[in-house]
Amino acid sequence: MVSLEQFHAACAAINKTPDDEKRAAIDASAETPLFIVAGPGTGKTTCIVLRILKLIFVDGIAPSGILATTFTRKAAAELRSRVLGWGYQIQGELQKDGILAPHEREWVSRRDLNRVVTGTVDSICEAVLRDFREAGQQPPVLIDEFVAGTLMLRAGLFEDERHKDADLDAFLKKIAGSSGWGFNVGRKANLLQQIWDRRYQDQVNWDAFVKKGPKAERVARGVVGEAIAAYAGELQEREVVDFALLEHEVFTRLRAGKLGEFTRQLKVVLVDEYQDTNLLQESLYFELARACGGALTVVGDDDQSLYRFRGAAVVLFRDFSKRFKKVFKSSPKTVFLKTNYRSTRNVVSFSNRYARLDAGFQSERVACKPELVTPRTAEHGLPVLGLFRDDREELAKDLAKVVRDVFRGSGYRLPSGEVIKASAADADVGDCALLCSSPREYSTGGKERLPLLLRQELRAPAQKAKRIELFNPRGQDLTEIPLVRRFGGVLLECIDPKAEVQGSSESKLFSDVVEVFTEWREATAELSGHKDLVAYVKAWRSRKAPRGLVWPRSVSALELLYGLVHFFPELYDDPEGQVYLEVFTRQLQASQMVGTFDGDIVEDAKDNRTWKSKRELLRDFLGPIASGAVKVNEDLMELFPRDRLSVLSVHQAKGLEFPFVIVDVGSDFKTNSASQRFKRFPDKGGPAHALEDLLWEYTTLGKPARKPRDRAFDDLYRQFFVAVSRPQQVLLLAGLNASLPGGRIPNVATGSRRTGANGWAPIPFVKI
DNA sequence: CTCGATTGAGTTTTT
DNA sequence: CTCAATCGAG
Repeated sequence: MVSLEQFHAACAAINKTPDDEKRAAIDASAETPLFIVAGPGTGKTTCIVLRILKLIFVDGIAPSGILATTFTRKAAAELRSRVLGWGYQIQGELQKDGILAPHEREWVSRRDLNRVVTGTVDSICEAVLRDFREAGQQPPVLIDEFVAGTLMLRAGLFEDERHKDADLDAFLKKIAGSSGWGFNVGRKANLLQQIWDRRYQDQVNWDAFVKKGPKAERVARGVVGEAIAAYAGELQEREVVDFALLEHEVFTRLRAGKLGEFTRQLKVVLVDEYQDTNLLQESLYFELARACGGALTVVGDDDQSLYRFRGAAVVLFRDFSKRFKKVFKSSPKTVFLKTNYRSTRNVVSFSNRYARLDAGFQSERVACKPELVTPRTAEHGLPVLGLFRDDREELAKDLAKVVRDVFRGSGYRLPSGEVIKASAADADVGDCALLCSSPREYSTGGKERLPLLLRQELRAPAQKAKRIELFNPRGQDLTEIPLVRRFGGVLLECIDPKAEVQGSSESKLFSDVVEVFTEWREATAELSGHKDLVAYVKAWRSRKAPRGLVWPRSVSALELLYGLVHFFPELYDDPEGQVYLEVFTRQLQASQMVGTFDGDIVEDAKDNRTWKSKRELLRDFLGPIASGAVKVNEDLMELFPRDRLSVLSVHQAKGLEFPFVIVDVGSDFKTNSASQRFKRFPDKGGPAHALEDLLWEYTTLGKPARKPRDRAFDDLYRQFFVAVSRPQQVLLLAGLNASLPGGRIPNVATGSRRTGANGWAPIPFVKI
């Protein structure tokens, strides 16, 4: 073991010197339970990583005894890479001459950092069930959201014709809060799915919920119970689990003491992003903590909780001290990280003021939470800017001009005369991000949204050097992207010429998938001028090998895919194209895992194997892409290209920072339309709030005291707090004039308070 | 100021 | 396709 001083000297040597507030958390003894409340930009991950390393080197805890979880896969990967990266460096420093005695040096060198357990809760649960199962037990097969949705549709709704049940309809409609538009079976299945998830996540006393509701609802609740039981039966029959069941299963086994082999080695549990934890996860963590004498560290920020729709309950974070004490009879040590090293003074003070804007929001925050402060050396930076125009087109045009002037021109002049100009040697448009509540380029009604208009404007200049491209792979439906359609179409033509499999009713493809397939095939017409490609496809269609060779009995689809990629340079040259290619290769890998042909196209008349192998590819590989079930996920986009302007949802931007951030505070709001109040100035709660009201009275949390509308407001303040605290240097708010204070439309993002008092008075910004 | 015609929007986010 | 906000005519 090494001393604390030696450890911190090694940290300093690799340029990681934590400030005093972080030291309070890092240096706490291994047994100390910690409640770390860390505002944006305060170095929360740094703090966790250094604490983990301190536990290993100073307290001598075996790496395999440390369990660290976070909320997203991306964050988990980041955490792991830092533990290993910094850990190896510190390990190296400690082994330098003259620091340690030989036997200690030897001890340090033997610490196997790779054995620290990191991951998302779900990935860890999956691993636990796989690695610590009882004799004869099968490892669980985890199904994704799409498969779960299909099963809910089939077993939950269509079985016994529950989809026609009027009581169920009325009940679900009430939760959806909709007047009926867009309320179809898909939506119903989705709502049932959410109830199912919450049954476990919120640990609902299900019997009580089904039997003890108000009289008028009892029949409907009974039907919900049946639907969900049918879904559960389906999962059991197929021997698969979904996310909710996975965590539940681990919890039940833990409780029953069946995972002793796993818990015995555990010494410390650390949880990042704890503000997005649900009740089941809390129970899970407490159960694990019990196994290591209460050595639980949680880190998070209540103001950045964005995942209520997925079951997150902020109270669990806000009241962590109380809740922990109730179970463990001792209070955790509370540490506030309040020094923001990310942003300029102006941005930090803006964030602080935004968090304090609404009086009703304050009671939902952690008690006695200090404001963010900046280190003495921080610059004031530019004032917060606001760009507001009458319509979307004008807004896009002027935004494009700002971006172009700053990154490709001689700078943008502010009214004060100050000039914004990206001056760093390696500065590029990649330093700029547009944050929206949704990155979609078209609205559901097919109208062009700001990201699309901005894309067009940035591309517009005649001078090539002034043109800027957008990076927004999540902005369009995968199935609508011309490149994806052509590539998918060619794959289809090669795998299934003449649509024999696609057209056969026996292949049991969903009708909407078949429709998309047909469109994809039609899209290949645009490629007719491409001679080499046409010849390649023709050979595939006729299954004729070049002269002197025979067509192989079996070809892997992956080989076909890479063969075709050569004809689609965008798939490897263009950053968005690369992301799309990755979607195809990943889905192919996924289909290889579930299928029986290992992703091969076989030529074998016996048992209809040729047909079956093709069907498998259509169903498991291309089908999910065509149905829209496959989305571009976050970990595909770790790197934002340096020469593009990135568009992100606020959710995606969480945990990230950019020198220049544009926040879309209302490019969609032209009128005070009731249908979009939920993302601006809600008059009622949404489905997530309705579900809490419906189910929490049957849980240990109890019926929520606050009204759904108030919780909806809290959620919006949190969302914009996250957005506004991303920039390092420049924060630019963009929207339509209608959203300006004094404009026609109340909007939380531009300073409306829930009481109706509107105005940026306490939060000044400079109009440009 | 009132009535009728015109315009806008459809819920967002994801392990 | 339906509901509601907003605009313009009178």
